[in-house]
Amino acid sequence: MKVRTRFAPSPTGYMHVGNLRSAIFEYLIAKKNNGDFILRIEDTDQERYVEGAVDFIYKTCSLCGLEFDEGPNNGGEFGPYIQSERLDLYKKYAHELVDKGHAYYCFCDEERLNALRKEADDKKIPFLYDGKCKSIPLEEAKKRISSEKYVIRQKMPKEGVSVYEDLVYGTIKVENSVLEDQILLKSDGYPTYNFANVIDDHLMGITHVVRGNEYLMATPKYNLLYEAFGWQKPTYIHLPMVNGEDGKKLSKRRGDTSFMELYEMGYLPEAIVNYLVLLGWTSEDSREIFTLDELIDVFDPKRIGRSPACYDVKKLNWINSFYIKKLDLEKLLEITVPHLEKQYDLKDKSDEWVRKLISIYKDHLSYGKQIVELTKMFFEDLSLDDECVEFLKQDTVSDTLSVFKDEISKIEDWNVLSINEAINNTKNKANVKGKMLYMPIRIKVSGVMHGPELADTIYLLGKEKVLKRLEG
RNA sequence: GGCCCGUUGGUGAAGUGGCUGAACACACAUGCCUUUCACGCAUGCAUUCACGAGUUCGAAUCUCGUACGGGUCACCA
Repeated sequence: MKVRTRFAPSPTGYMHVGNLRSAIFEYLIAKKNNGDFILRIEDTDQERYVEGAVDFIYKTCSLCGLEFDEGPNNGGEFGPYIQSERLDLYKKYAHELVDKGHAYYCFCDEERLNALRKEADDKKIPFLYDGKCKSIPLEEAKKRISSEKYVIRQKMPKEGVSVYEDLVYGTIKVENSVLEDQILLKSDGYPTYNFANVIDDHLMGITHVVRGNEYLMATPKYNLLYEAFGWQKPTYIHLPMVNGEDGKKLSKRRGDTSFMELYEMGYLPEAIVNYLVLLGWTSEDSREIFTLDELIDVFDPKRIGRSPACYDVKKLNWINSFYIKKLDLEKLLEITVPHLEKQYDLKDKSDEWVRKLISIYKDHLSYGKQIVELTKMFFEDLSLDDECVEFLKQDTVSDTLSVFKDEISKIEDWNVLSINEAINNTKNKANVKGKMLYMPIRIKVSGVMHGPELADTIYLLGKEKVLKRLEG
C-alpha cells in the first residue's frame, strides 16, 4: 500500500513552528517511502477562519521545500481538501453510524450540560456526558430530529481497556470508562475535529497519522470509530511536545515561534527546517546538518524521541549561522540589506561599500536582521560599555592612539593595504603590539571589542569618521 | 482530581541489561593560528543518569514506590 501522510492545519493565517515541525515529519515519512504528502484544511470551526490562510500555508511550506502532492490548490482524486466543502460526507457517515448502533442522537441543551458539568465539578470528578439520550428509542429520535436541534454522539464502551501501538510511544492503554460519548456532529451540522479527522483520513487513504502527543489519550476514540466502520486503522506516530526555554509548551503568544517572523528576521528556511527536525529526532550517527533531500534519505520515525523537545534559540542561531557561512554574497545581501535600509540611511553609500560591509560580517551573523545591530557603529555615534572604558584607562593607550591618528591622517590613498601599513607603523613608533595595539584602536574607532578584521572595518568607516572618533 | 507521557552536564541531547571509566552538538574555559578580537583548529568540562527500594554476576537502561514537569478530560482543533 502506498504511504500517504497529511498535514492538516486549521486556516488561522499563521504558521507556528510546532505545526511546521509536524509538517516536516509528515513530509519525510511520506517521501522516505515514495509516498504522497497531502494538505487538508480543517476549517470546521467557522469562527477561526482567516482569509488567505490557504495560500499562506502553501507559501510557507513551499519556502521550506515541502511540496504537496494533493491539496486544495493543486487538486487530487480524493478532494475536496477543505473540510467545510465535505459537510455532506460527514453527515452521511454520522447518520450511518447511528443506524449501525455505534452512535445516537442527543437533544440535551447547553443548560443541562452545564448543570451536569457543575455537578461533576463540585464532586471533583471528571465530567462525562451521562448518556441520557442514548436510551431514546431510535424511532422516536428520528422523528424529533426534523424539528429539534440535535447532535450525534459516539457510543463508547463503558468497560474494558483500549490498547493500541504507537510507533514512538509503544503500547498505550486507556480505560474505556474515561472515554466520553463524544460529539461527532455538532448542532450546526458541522462535524467535530475528532470525527472529520477520522472520516477524511480514511477516505483520503492516509496510512500514517502523525500528530502531537496531546492526542495520545484520545486515539482509542478514533480507533473505535475505525472499528465501527470496519475500516483499517492507520499507523500512529505521536510526536513529543515542543517546550519553550522555560519548560512550558510553546505558545502562539510568543513572537519567536512563528515561521514567518523567523523568516522575516533573516533566518533561512533550510536552516529552520534543519533545526525543527532536530526537535525530537536524532540521526543514527548524531550528524546534525542536513538538507531536506538528505533527511528523506536518513530519516527514521523510530528514532523520534519520547521526551519533550526544547525550542532553543541559541541552537537555531548556530545552525542558521552555519548555513549563512555557506551562502553566496548575493543571497546574503538579500537577507541583510533590506534590514539595513529600513534602519539606516544608505543613500550616500555606494553599492560597493554595502557589499564589502556585508561580506566582512558574513562569519559573524546568526540571522539577517542581526546585521543592523552589528553594524550600528557605521551609522550611529558610539557608546562604550564599562569593559571598553576600563580598557582605555591603561597607560599606553593615549600614546598609541595619538600615533595612530597621525598615521591615519597621513594616508592619501585610502585602502585596506595602507590602513594596515598605518597600523604597522603605529606598532613600531608607539612600541606596542598585539592586544595593546589593536584593542585601543578597535574600541575607539568602532566602540566594541569584537568585530571583523580591523583594517576592513576602518576602511569602511572612512578616513573622516575614523579621525573624528580618534579625536574624541 | 482521574488518566496519559516524560525526568541524562550550564543547554540541546545519544544511549532500551555488559564494547559507557555516559557519545555528539551548543555554550563556556584554555592553548594554537592570525602582528588584536573574531573565524578556524586542538584540548578541557556529568565520580554519574530526579530520588528510594527491588530483579540481576552486572542497570541510565527492567519492576515497584515517591517527587517534580508537561499533556488531556469542549457543540476548539
